Amino acid sequence: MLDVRTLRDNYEEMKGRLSTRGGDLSVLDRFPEIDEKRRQLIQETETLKARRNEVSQEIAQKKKNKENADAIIKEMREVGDKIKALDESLRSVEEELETLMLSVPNLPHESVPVGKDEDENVEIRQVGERPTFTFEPKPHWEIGTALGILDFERAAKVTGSRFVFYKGLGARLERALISFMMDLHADQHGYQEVLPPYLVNRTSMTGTGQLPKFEEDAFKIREEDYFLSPTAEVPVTNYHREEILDDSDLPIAYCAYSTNFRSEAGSAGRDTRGLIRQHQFNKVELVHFVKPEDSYETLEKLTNHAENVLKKLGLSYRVITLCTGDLGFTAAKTYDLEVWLPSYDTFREISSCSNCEDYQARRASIRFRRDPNSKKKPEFVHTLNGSGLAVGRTMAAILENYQQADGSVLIPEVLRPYMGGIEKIEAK
RNA sequence: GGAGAAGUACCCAAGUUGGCUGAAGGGGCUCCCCUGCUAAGGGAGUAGACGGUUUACCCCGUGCGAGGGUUCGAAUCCCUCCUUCUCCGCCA
Repeated sequence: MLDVRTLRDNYEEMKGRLSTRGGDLSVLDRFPEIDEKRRQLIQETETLKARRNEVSQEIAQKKKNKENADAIIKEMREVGDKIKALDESLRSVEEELETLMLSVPNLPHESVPVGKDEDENVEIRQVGERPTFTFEPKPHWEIGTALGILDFERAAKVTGSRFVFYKGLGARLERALISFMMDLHADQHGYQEVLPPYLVNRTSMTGTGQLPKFEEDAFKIREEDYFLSPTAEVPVTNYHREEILDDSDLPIAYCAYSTNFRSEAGSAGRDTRGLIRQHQFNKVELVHFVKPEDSYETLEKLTNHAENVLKKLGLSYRVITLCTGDLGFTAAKTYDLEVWLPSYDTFREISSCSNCEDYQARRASIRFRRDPNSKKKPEFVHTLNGSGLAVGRTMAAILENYQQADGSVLIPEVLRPYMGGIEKIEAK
C-alpha cells in the first residue's frame, strides 16, 4: 500500500510513475475527493465527540448534586445521533479509501527500465555454459516419463491436469534439491530456516498483496476463510505482521521450503506439458526484513544467493531486470533468473527476486523502532522475497541439461551426497 | 467434536448497583538521591499505537481480545466472532 499522505502531496507525479506499469489507473481519479471527504468527516465527528465528552462530565456532576439534567441530556441525545450518522458516513468513506488503496500497485523504483511488457525487460548478465548435444535434446517430461520418475498420466487420473507424481529416484531427486537448497541458504548464506503453514488466512493474503485483486489466482478452502498459500512469501512475510521490531532485530533473513498452490486461472493452454506450470509445486523461498536504507543492497545479495544455487548445479542462466510494464503488483524492483532449457531452446523463469520496499510492510503493518528511547514513530521495514529456487522447474532444468544420448540423466555433483552417492538416473 | 474458564498497558494484576478509574496495586524499565564500588535503601517518571491538526510542542479523537448493540455516557450491560487454558472424546 502506498502512503496516503505522500500520495496526497505528490498526486500527479505518483500517478505518472504508476502509469508506466500500464495497468488501469482510473481508480486513482477518485482519490483526492475521497481523501478530502474523509478528513472533513473526521473533523466534524471529532468536534462533536469532544463536546460529548465534556458534557458527560457535566451530567455526572449534576446527577451527583441531584440537579436536573434533562435539558442537556436531551441535547446530547441529538448530538449522539449526529455522531452516529457522521461515523457511519466516515466508515463507508474509509472503506472506500481502503479498497482504493489496496488496489493501487507499488511505485516502480527509479532504476527500473520503463517498458510495456516482458519484451522490454533488460538482460543484466548471462552466466554459465549451455550444454551441447550430439543428439536432439528431449523435453523433460519425455525424459522423466521414459525413466519412470515422473508420472503425469496417473496424476491426471488421481487429481487432474497440472499435477504430477514423482517416483523412485525422481522423488528422491526432488527431495535432494530441497535439502541442498535449504542447506546452502541456511549454512552458507546466513538464513534462518522456517517451515511455514501451507494454509493462510485472508488477512495474510491481503498483507502481501495477493488479495483483494487476485483472488481468482488462489485456491480457497470451502469451509474456512483460508487459502492454499501460493508462495511461502505469504506466511513468512506475515510472520511479523502487526509487529514492531527492535532495531537490533534487523536485518532478518528467512529461508522457507514449502509446497505452493496456484489456480493458474488465465493460463489455460500455456505450458500444459511438464513441470513448468503445475497447480502444486515445491519452492524454497528467501524472505528479508531490512531497514529502508539497506533494501537495494539486500536485493543484490538476495539475487546472488539464488544465483548461487544455479551456479552450484552447473546450470546456465541469465539475470534480467523486469521493466515497469512487467513488474509484479507489490514489487518496486524485480530481478528474474531464467534458466536455460534446451528443449525450449530458450531461458525460462526459475526465480523472481523482488524488493517490495515498504509496500507490503504498510499493508501488513511491519515496523521497527530505530531508537528504543526515542519518541519518534516506528518506521516501516522494507520486505524482499525471492525464490531460491522453484524446485520443480529446477528438476526440469536438470533433466534437460544433464540428459545423455542413452536417455539417462547425470546427477549434478553437489546433489550426489543427497542421492546416496548415485551419479546417474538410468532406465531400468 | 462435547463441557467449562479466561482475555485490562512491557509483565503480573485490581476493577459488574454504567459517570471523580483512560484505568488502582506490584514487578520491570528510565532518571535522581544515598553509598568508595556493588548490593540494599529513598524519591520521581512510565500507555504503546493509530488518526486529525501542527515546522514542532500543545491540543483533540479512538483505545481495557475484535466487531456490533443499548445509553446523554460502557472496561463495566447485551449480541456475534477470535484466541488461550483445563477436562472428555477422536486422531497423524
